[in-house]
Amino acid sequence: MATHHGLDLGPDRDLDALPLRERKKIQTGSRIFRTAIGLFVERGFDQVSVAEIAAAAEVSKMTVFNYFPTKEDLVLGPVEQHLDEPARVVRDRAPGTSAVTALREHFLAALERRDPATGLNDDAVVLDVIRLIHATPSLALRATSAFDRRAQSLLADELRRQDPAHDELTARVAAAQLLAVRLTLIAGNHLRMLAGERAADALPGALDEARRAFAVVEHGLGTYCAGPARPGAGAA
Amino acid sequence: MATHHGLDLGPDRDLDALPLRERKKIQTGSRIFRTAIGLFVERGFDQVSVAEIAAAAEVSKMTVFNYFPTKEDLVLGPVEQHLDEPARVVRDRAPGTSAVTALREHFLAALERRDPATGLNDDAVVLDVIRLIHATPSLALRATSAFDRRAQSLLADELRRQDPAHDELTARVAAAQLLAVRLTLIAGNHLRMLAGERAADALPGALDEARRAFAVVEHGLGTYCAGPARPGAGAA
DNA sequence: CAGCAACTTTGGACCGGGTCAATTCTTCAT
DNA sequence: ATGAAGAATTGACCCGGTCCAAAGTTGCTG
Repeated sequence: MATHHGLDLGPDRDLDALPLRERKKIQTGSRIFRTAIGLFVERGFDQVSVAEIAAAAEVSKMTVFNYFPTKEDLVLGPVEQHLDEPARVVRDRAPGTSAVTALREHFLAALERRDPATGLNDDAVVLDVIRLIHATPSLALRATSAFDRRAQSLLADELRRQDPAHDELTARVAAAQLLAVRLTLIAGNHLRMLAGERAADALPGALDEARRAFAVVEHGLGTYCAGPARPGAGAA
Repeated sequence: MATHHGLDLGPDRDLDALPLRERKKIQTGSRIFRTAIGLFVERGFDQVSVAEIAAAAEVSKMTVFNYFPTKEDLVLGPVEQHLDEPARVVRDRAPGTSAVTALREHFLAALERRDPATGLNDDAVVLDVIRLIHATPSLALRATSAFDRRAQSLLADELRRQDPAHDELTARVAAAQLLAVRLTLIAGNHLRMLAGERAADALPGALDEARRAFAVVEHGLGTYCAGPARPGAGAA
């Protein structure tokens, strides 16, 4: 997954052997991306116009749109490359493993390796992007919803495909729940990182949260919150 | 909830006794709304410019934005007035009732009375709006996500407030799940309506789906979809 | 090395959504 | 009636995004 966006910062890995044209293209894309993020971090997403980005990166406005379909993609492009992951994980899981288990284990493993997709990553650029998303309503909207809608449809299809004996409703509900819990965990991790916690320190807590959250999906809410605000009525 | 948007079509109910200025305002708002929906239905949301709506409603473009913050609000404004409902239902429920039960019963009751918020309503105008939302990506995005994000935060706060003994994680996960299942059911009902089914005929099926979906939230997915695509491995 | 073909880049014109300062009109107190 | 207060309204403007023809690069080929 070595995109030119540079979120996985291997700036110039194997591109020395490429034709000059391709190389230039990658450089230009990377320059636009870095320039844009820099300006966004400095003054805020909405306070920077595409024209400014173009000028700062020494290209024309049109060229910016040539590399990134929309202004938002300058920030969200890298993030949205993982949309098909949940569906893939379910598809490729070992026989006899439930969907919940497969997704839980995958998420726990991703946490261990500090995958940016889990939100548990304190790399400087990643943090910049997270901060931007949280500070900009339109970005936050797209980061959660588009994510969710598309991924949900893919996952529901996969669940339905795998087990045609089940009805469609259950597949849709299951997909919605599994992705909802995933998104909740990611949001929680984002908050830890934004609070300044180091990823390594936050790992144990994040793992614990993930296990408990998936357990809720697996065993249900039951009679959660059975009594409204009656003192001393707490229960598990 | 008698807004001037006119989704509940009482065009001129009790506004004869109002000061002239207010009356004119309501008339103008209603005229803009009806004109816009008409044009949208006729040619599609993206194919109608705000300038056209303004011209057709005999006002200036700026006036349209005065009544509706954005073009999307012309369609979604009425829909998004129910964002705090789930949190309210949980807050006002009878003692000893679990959150799941409260929301399930509320949703079932809303289905019975064909509340548009459940998606199970075949009124002409409501259907127009549903069709528009489904046919326009940007509207679909906002209808689901913004909806969800805001409502989710409210519900999580309410759950946390009611039972401080529980941890925040569970509250957030519970809110996410409860709203995810709600949204899934609404989407399902929308599909029935778009397929041309009559609301009255679809009611029994919708009730059944709602009961089963909430049961999943209550009791969990368990080992749902335990085996990947092994023929004859279906289980409940 | 010349030159052709394919592809980028560019500038500019244009469109639609959304904002702002200023203008016009209704309302109301004197 | 009349003048001040304040709201509704407006036209001018900005920004994101698209389209087009023209100019510039690169890479291949004779």
